[in-house]
Amino acid sequence: MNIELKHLRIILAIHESGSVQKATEQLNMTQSAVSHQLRYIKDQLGVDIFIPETRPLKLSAEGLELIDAARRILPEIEKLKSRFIDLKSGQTGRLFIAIECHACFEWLFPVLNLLREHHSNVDIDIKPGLAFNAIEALHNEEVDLVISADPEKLPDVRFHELFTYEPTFISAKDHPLAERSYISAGDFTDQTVITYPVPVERLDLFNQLLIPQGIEPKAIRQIELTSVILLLVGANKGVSVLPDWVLQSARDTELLAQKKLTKSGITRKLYAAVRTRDSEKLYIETFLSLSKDVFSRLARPR
Amino acid sequence: MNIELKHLRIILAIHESGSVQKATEQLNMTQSAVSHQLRYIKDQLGVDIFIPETRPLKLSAEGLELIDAARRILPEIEKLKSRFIDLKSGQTGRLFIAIECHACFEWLFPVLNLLREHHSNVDIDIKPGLAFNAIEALHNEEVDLVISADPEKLPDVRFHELFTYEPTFISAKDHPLAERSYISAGDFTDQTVITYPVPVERLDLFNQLLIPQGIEPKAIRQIELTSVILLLVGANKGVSVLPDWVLQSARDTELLAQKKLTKSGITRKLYAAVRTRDSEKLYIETFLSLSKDVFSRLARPR
DNA sequence: CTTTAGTATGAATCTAATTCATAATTTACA
DNA sequence: TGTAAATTATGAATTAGATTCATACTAAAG
Repeated sequence: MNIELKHLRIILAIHESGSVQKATEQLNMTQSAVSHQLRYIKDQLGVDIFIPETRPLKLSAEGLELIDAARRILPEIEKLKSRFIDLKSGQTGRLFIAIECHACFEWLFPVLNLLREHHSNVDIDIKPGLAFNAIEALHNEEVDLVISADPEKLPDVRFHELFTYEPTFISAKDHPLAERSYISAGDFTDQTVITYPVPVERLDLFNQLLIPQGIEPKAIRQIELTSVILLLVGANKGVSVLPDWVLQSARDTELLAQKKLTKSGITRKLYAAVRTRDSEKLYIETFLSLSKDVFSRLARPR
Repeated sequence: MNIELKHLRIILAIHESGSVQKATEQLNMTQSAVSHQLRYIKDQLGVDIFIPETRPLKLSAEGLELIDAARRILPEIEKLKSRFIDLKSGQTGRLFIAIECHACFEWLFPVLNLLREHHSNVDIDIKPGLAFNAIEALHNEEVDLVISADPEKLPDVRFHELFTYEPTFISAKDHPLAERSYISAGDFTDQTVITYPVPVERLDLFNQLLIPQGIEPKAIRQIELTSVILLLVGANKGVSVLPDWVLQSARDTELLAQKKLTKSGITRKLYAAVRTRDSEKLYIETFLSLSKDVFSRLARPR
């Protein structure tokens, strides 16, 4: 026995319009095509859907059962269709984010809160534990967006530039290095460095400066919270390197000295990596513009 | 955008079996056909259902939405199918009955009560007010079964014989006609006849005897209840003609004389008329056999 | 009883699905 | 890091299915 959605639509149209003749317009079919289909439906179901020898056709008791079913099933299909129209356009969907950059929580949270206001139908979340192989997770569809400072040339992934920042050295104002006009790699050999608790190769200080020059600091101390790092540095328990915008937006920076790294300073860019085919989804675009907004507000010193 | 049940089945089978390859068996399709269909589905929906470049294929977030929909919709279709299998076989359905024979309530009620026990899924009811054009109502599907004593040769209707009965004259034992060995049409000219409240042409006495012979009784008095008719006849308020089995099953017949009509007696048959295509439905067959059972029990004098 | 509106049917045509053969990819395993 | 095995994709040919056209049929209306 074969029942198709088409059949339900035909029966429903005939019932609601009152005759095959009228249903043909609504269905965009010729009278003949409808008639052939009715014959097929009857053969499939094995019962008369219409009372024979009545004109216009009247549904039999069995036919009314079909109407009930059609009225349950067809709206589900329509719902599914409009769901996919929304998914495609980005009216709705899923935005799981992996962040390679630990400090980014600072601006990401407000961005996501704003994004939720704009797109209440999008499932927004940050997926932890993927920082290492974030781009692979993007490819696997474990996540839909990766915050990264290391763009790659990949066929299916597009890196959208978010903003530029400068990893900046900080120490206590009475620290010996606070006298310098800039800080070099060699200056770290006898320093305790306070960092976020992530592998060192993911920290700007290390991957941009120390590792290339083969230098290791005296000690590394890992701290989760930015405010605690600032506190410890201010108390001369060590030095640190943080993005300039973290320092600009933080309170209680009076005790700290800020210095650029190397004579010319280090410049880094943050990117949002998304799958190419998701690029023009509405909520992705909203995410990008909100990120720039929020960042520029954070970075503005108060 | 076009979504077919077939598509939902394909996506579901792939998801549940884990790969296109395995799904092919379950779907009875070749790998190639499935692959072509997947391409079509993707084009229709406008989004990737599977994560590209994975083998075996893995569903994308969008694909999982399809799975959800499939799990809601496909069981509805299956339910509809089995509903129609039941409807066709008569496991379930509707049995609306029209009765042309007023006395038939006597045995019909117990039959329907028994039938409800056997077929709890059948919607059983007696439709009043159709006695006149009952066969037309059968044709229109207003009712599904007609109790009739007048079989016709119709292409789409089958008359199943239920049982034979004899319309029998009754009077009070001290009534003058109680002396006769049988009653003739002419005997009614000076009698008050007590009948059910239906048009006279539908009464055996009239359509079998009086109308053919052009005879009218002195008076007609119409009474709804059989027991009241018996009471009035016993009290010599008139005479009546009732089916033999009504008299055999009735109490309080000691005051009554029963006589056959005409020298040889009149023999009538009751039929259950159903649409030919409903004939082999289970609950119709059960109705027929239950009717015969109940009748034979009623007709057996106590 | 004839007309008319509505439905059914058969053959031809057109459309869409499937198959077959084979290519292209990915994965697993040495 | 190749190489074989497994899996999916593709194009052309085939086949099955749906639709149209022309026309026959039938119930209902006048």
